[in-house]
Amino acid sequence: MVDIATQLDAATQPRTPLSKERILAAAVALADEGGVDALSMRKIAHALGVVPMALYKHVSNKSELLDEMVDAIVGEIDPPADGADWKTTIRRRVLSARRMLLRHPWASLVIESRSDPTPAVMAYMDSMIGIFRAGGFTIDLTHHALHAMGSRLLGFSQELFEATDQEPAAPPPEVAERFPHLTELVSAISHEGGSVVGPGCDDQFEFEFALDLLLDGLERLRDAA
Amino acid sequence: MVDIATQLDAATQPRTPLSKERILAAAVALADEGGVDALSMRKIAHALGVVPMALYKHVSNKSELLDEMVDAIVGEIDPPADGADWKTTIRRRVLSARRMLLRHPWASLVIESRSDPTPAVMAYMDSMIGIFRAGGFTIDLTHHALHAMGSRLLGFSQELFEATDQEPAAPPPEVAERFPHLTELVSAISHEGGSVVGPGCDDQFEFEFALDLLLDGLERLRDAA
DNA sequence: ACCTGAACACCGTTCAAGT
DNA sequence: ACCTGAACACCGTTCAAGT
Repeated sequence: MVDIATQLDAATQPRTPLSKERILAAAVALADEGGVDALSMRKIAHALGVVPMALYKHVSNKSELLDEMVDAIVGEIDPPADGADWKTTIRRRVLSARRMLLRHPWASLVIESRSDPTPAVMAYMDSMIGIFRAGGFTIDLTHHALHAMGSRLLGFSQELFEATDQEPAAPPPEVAERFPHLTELVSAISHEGGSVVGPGCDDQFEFEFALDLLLDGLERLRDAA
Repeated sequence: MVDIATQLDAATQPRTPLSKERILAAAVALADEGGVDALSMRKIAHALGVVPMALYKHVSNKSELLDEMVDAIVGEIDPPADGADWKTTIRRRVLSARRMLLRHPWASLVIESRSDPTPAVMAYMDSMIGIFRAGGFTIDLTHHALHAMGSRLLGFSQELFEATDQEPAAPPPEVAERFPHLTELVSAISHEGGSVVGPGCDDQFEFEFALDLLLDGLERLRDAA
C-alpha cells in the first residue's frame, strides 16, 4: 500500500526531476505503442506530467530527440560475439538488429528519414566493417558489400509492404483476371504447408533467405579475388 | 502577348475547372520541389488558386491523394521490352524504376509509409512475377525472389543514408580513433580513382553491383534445382 | 535567474451558414 | 443544391510576462 501510494505520487507529481533519460524512455514507449505518428512533444510532456516547454530544457528540438531515440535503440543490438567466422558473426548481429526492429516497429522509417548517421549507427557500421576486414575482404569489396547490404545490415527487411499476419483473402474474379501471376503466387503460398507457420509468409525465413543470398554471393566474390 | 495574357488568366483565375489530374500534377510538382514535408493540402490548393476545401470534391483525404500520387509515378516506369532473357528484362525494368525514383526523391518514403499496395504497384509486381516465371523459376523460388529483392524491385537503393554528393571530409583525429574501420574505408574511397565519378561513391555502380549480386544468386538457385 | 502560459504559424478536416 | 469561410483539434516552437 505504501508502495502503491508512492508510485501514484511519483506518477502524478513531478517529484523525480526531468532528465534526458526519462524523456527518451517516455518517447520510445509512446512510439512503441502508437507509432511515430502518435509521437508529439506535447504528448511526451503529458505522459511525464510536465508542461511541453519543459522538454526544451533537455532537448533542443524534436529532430534531435528522434536522433537520440535512434541512438538509444541501436545501442540495444547485441555486440559481436568472438570466436566465430565472419559470416556467422555478421549473420548473428544482423538477426539481433532485426529483433530490435521488431521491438520498435517505428524505427526503420525514422532512421530512413534522418539525413545523418547518429553516433551509435556509426559505431555499429565501424564494427561491421571490421568484421568484414577480419574475414579477408579487401577494402574495395567491403565497401561494395556495405552498399549492397545497405539497411539490411541494421535488420531492415527491405520489403515493399509490412507483414500483415492475416491470411490473404482469395481475390475476386475480376482482380484475379487483372493480376494472374500475383493470384497464382498468393494461392500457392496459402496452400503451402512446410515452412510456413500459420497464415501468410514466414517472415523470419524470408529474411534469412535474402540475408544468406547476399552473404553467400559476397563470399563467392571474396574467393574469386 | 495574347498567349501570356491567357496563361496569366488561367493561372490567377480558376478558369480551367479543377480535376483530379490537375490536383495530382500540382501535388507531384510540389513534392518534387520541396519534399514530402512541404506537401500540404493547403499549399496544393494555393498553387492551384483554389480554396483548400475545393480539393475535397475530388479527393476524399490526404492519404488517398498520396496513394494516387504513388500510382501516377509508378505508371512512369517503362513497360518490359520483349525479346530479352529474364535477367536482362528484370534488370532494365528495375533500372527504369530507379530513374523514376531519382526524378521523385520523396516517393520511396511515401511508398514505404503506405500500408497497402496501390493498383499500379500490384500491376507492376504481377508483371515482374510473370517475367520470373517465364524465365523458368518455380512458384516457390519466385516467391522467395520477390521477398529477397523487396523494395529494390521498385528501384529502391535500400541504402542506410541518402547519397550526399559531397566529398566526405577527413574526420578529426578523435573521430578517426573512435571509428578506425570507417575512417579507413572513407579515405580509401576518397583517394580511389577508377569507377568513381567525382567525389564520393558512384551510386549507379553500387546499385547495379547489388542488383547483379541478387540476380546472379537467384539464377544459381534456379539452376541448382 | 528560472519557469511557463499564451501566442504564433502552421496542419487536416468538419460543419454550418451563405448563396 | 452547391460552395466555402470559419472553426475545431491538433502540431512544433517562440517569446514575453510572471515568479
